[in-house]
Amino acid sequence: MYKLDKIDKALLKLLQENGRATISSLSSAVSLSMPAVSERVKRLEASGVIQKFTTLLNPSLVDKQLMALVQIGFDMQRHADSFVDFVETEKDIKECYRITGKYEYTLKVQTNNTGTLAELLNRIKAQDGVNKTHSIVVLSSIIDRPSVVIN
Amino acid sequence: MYKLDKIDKALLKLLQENGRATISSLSSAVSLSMPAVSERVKRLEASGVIQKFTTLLNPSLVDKQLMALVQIGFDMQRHADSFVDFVETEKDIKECYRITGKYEYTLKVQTNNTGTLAELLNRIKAQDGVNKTHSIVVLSSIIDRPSVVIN
DNA sequence: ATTGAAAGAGAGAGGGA
DNA sequence: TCCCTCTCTCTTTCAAT
Repeated sequence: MYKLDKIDKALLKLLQENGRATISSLSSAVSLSMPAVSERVKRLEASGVIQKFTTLLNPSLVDKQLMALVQIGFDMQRHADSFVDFVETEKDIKECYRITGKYEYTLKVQTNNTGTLAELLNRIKAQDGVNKTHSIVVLSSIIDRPSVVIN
Repeated sequence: MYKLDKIDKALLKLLQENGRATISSLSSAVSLSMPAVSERVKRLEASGVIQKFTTLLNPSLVDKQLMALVQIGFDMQRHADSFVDFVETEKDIKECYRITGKYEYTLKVQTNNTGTLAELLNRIKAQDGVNKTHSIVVLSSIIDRPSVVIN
């Protein structure tokens, strides 16, 4: 695990809050010169601590009003690779985790409406190895924050 | 819903891929002058289509190796407000959704280890209104992408 | 939406604790 | 190793069109 000092942690916190913070603003925030900050940010990227800089959109403003969680029973004896490939190609699937418990996978889906959800469920059920699904519709999002608080 | 033209969609796609893309690189990518691109990005921010620019970290490199999903049975007759406040203060809770089905809420938790998960579960169970919980441990993350593909 | 000038930010060299 | 200053270059912003 990459060793983070206080300044690295401060930079990561600032960059999580504003991914477009300029090097110069970061540099005054942590009281270091710009080249020093620039080097640190590059190192954090190169080491993989920073996965990527991105932009979060408001799903309901880009016509993705319906969120659902889909639990999937899967016969792990076979075909897991093709299922992974399938999940990658479905752009409305935002998260896919292999889980413990009664089901093998859980998906988080962000789609347009119940119609597009139904179509996606049909495609999921048509996958080799999928033997049952359980859909849970999200009524409202209480919190949704990708940020990580570093100890 | 905010009306997005082709250029807005192209800018959003580029900014999701690289949240620190410079105005000048965006401007050559969409063949528009820099002030025009700058104006568009500002409008997308002001209108809320862009929620925020952020930096995604690798959770396992910042000592958050354990992900779990916690489903919560909750007596909705009472105390939902204090539960929401509680969830906000727990920094290891990354997502909280009100859901349909047997449970009322589901949480996505990203924490250090089974010990910190157990402590968090104790705090959750101590909340007024919580009448049952069901924990699912995430064995592996197949995909996890916040990006939205715009139609 | 564009152009062009001024201001600001970033990259790299060289050197010091 | 980590940091600083200086300088040069690139980027961004603003005003006028």
